[in-house]
Amino acid sequence: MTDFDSATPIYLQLAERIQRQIVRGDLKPGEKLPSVRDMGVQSGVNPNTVQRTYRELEAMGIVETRRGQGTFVSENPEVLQTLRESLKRAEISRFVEGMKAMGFSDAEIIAGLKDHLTEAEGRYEDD
Amino acid sequence: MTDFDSATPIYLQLAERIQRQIVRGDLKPGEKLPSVRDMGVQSGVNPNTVQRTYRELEAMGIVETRRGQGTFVSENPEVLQTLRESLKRAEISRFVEGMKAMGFSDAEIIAGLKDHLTEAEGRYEDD
Amino acid sequence: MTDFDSATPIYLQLAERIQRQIVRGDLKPGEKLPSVRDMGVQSGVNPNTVQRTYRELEAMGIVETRRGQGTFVSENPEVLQTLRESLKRAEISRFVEGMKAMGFSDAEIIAGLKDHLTEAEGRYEDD
Amino acid sequence: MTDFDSATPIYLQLAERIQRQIVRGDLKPGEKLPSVRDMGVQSGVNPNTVQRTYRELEAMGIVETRRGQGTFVSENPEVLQTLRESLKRAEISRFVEGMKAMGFSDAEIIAGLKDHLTEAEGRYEDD
DNA sequence: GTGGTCTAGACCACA
DNA sequence: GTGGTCTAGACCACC
Repeated sequence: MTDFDSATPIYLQLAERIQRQIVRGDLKPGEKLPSVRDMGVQSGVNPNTVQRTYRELEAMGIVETRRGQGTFVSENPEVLQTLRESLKRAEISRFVEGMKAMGFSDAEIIAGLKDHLTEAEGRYEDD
Repeated sequence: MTDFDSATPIYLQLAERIQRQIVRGDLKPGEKLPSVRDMGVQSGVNPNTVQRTYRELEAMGIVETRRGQGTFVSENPEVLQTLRESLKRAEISRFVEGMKAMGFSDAEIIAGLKDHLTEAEGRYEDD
Repeated sequence: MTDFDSATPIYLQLAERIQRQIVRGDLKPGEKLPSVRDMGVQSGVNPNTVQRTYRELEAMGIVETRRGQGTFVSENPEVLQTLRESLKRAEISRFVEGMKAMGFSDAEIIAGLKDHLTEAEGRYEDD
Repeated sequence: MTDFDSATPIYLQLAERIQRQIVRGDLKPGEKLPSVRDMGVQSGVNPNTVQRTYRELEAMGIVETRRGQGTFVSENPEVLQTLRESLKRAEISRFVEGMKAMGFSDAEIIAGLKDHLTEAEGRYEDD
């Protein structure tokens, strides 16, 4: 699950994965993350690297660490809302970039997306 | 660039990469692909694996191999058109799946996409 | 110059020392800091620890790092102004805390300070 | 708590610390100081160094040693009053020196101090 | 147990 | 050269 050959450092990959888990609801506000050691084992990564990830997430306000107790998902609902928006933008941005790189126009992207959603699950009302 | 840990086999990863290059225009109709040996070196992959990739692409009608000459991108415009459509669907499908997994609704996805395209590069006319 | 027994971690001690050098003007805006390796030797500290310091200073906006070139004092005058104010407060806060701990009242502190400044260098106009 | 790398000798550092404890009231007039051995253990310092400290404090009239009984804080109120003043001056002097070294003017120091005291605990009446 | 710091030494990317 | 990442392993502080 972790790409050691990627250009983006492992600690950021891990951070993003955790962010997704939070947005997805797999990690709920107030919930404890695995200890740096456990997460290290799970991810096949050095505990120091996990700690770097947790530190980064804490700097973003997404997570709070309590000495001797562990690292916990922030309970601030605003943070979660912001995170959700941020991930949405990131994902869309990545998608559009990829499509453009393959030569698809804005119109094709939108049309293709609508087709996909319509086929998959019935009606979709346009604005 | 190749993910050895991924669930999808390497030869299919390679195939998809080549398909993108074709759709993108990096590889033009009639153009010769690198030899299996060269492609193997470029991709850090075993030539046998490259061979398997080329065979797969040929079965899809996307490339043609000519004994003693090499492997060439098909010049059949229909094939290319189909490929383009196929990649578009695949990419959109992957994108939507990811967004849904993070809990985004159809409406959010469409709205977010439109916002992105509008912000990024001026006007966008809806259908 | 570095206190290895202090409760505050080395990387923060180093950060504070650098902040003082900047406020003092020993390090001017745009000036290059020593490389992490050099600073490590100078401070008798591991380069990784120096890097942690630089990273922290960068997160505070006090310093900018350019890959392959080095780490430089920010040229943003606002940042410097803020830093100056911040250090002033910190120093005063520490001083007052110490004085209070020794049982001195607000009045004694102010009066003592005024006496000191007056003795040392002539007149001082009160508001 | 003792800085072995400092320029000022350990026995003076210890002396100053004890002086603060007296001014703060942690050590009351007439109270017995720990034996040189105990103080050595507490401070992680050689008993001879503690001996030197006690001798110095006695020379300043701050403590009295009674053969076979131990070392006691002086009960002379004048001595304590002097000590208090002396520590106040020393602390202020150190503070001002530091602020000046960072380029702060007399006016800034006074104003900053008043701000701090006012913010921290309500009203403060000027002279 | 938990996280936090520090080191030594490796390898990479950028220039 | 520069900074950036990662590891392995140590020791500390808090609970």
